[in-house]
Amino acid sequence: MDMKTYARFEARAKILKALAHPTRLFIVDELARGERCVYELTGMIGADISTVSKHLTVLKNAHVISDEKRGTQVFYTLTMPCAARFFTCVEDMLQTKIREHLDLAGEE
Amino acid sequence: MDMKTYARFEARAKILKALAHPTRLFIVDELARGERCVYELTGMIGADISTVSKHLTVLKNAHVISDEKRGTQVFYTLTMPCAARFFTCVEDMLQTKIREHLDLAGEE
DNA sequence: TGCCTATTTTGCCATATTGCCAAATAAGAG
DNA sequence: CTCTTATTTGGCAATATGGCAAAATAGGCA
Repeated sequence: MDMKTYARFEARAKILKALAHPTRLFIVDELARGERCVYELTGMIGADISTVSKHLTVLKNAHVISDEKRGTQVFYTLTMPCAARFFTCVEDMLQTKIREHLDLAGEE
Repeated sequence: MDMKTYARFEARAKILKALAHPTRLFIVDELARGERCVYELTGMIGADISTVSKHLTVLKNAHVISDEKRGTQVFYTLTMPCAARFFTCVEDMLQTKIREHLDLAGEE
């Protein structure tokens, strides 16, 4: 695999890695409905606010979301309008997985 | 976030986590063209065969690929036909990212 | 059986991630 | 300037990940 090819897959992997956490997927799903501030998201998630803030930083670094400070609050929005369609894809994959492994219990 | 909701996002996250590595994305991309054995993939990737085998195990555990032993070789195939469409989604996200951050250098 | 080949597993180590707490920072109100 | 609210940062412990190399396993063949 040459450097250029590797770089291409690495760029994709970075986005996926940023999304590959239940809490961060929840955040993206929630932001798909509109902007939210850290405080609101924390209430919905039920973790420490510093933990939520760190997850938001991960998503921001991957340019999946962006922040805007208004007064004392920081509002986050999705920067990728295709995120909704993306979720449909992931759901499709999950459905495939479920269909093909109905006989297997919900392992790992 | 209630347990059921968490479980839903966790299931999605597991698939994304399995995919979130350059080498594993390369494998999925390659398998989209047809089945391949470990030896073939190792040659293309240029890493230790044990490393490639581990990546394949990760993808197999996430049910993204499946294996079939024929003779001394193990052939891997994509179990998720929607993987191609999935990649289109990721590419869309990348394009969005590139468009929205043309002014930023290729940071982090 | 014994040898060869293909693959997987295991051990080890370095590095990264996660989540909580506490401390630090930022902005508005008084 | 001080108090309060909102958020970020630093530190730390537990856990997970990635990669190489050595050992183990499995199949085919003489």
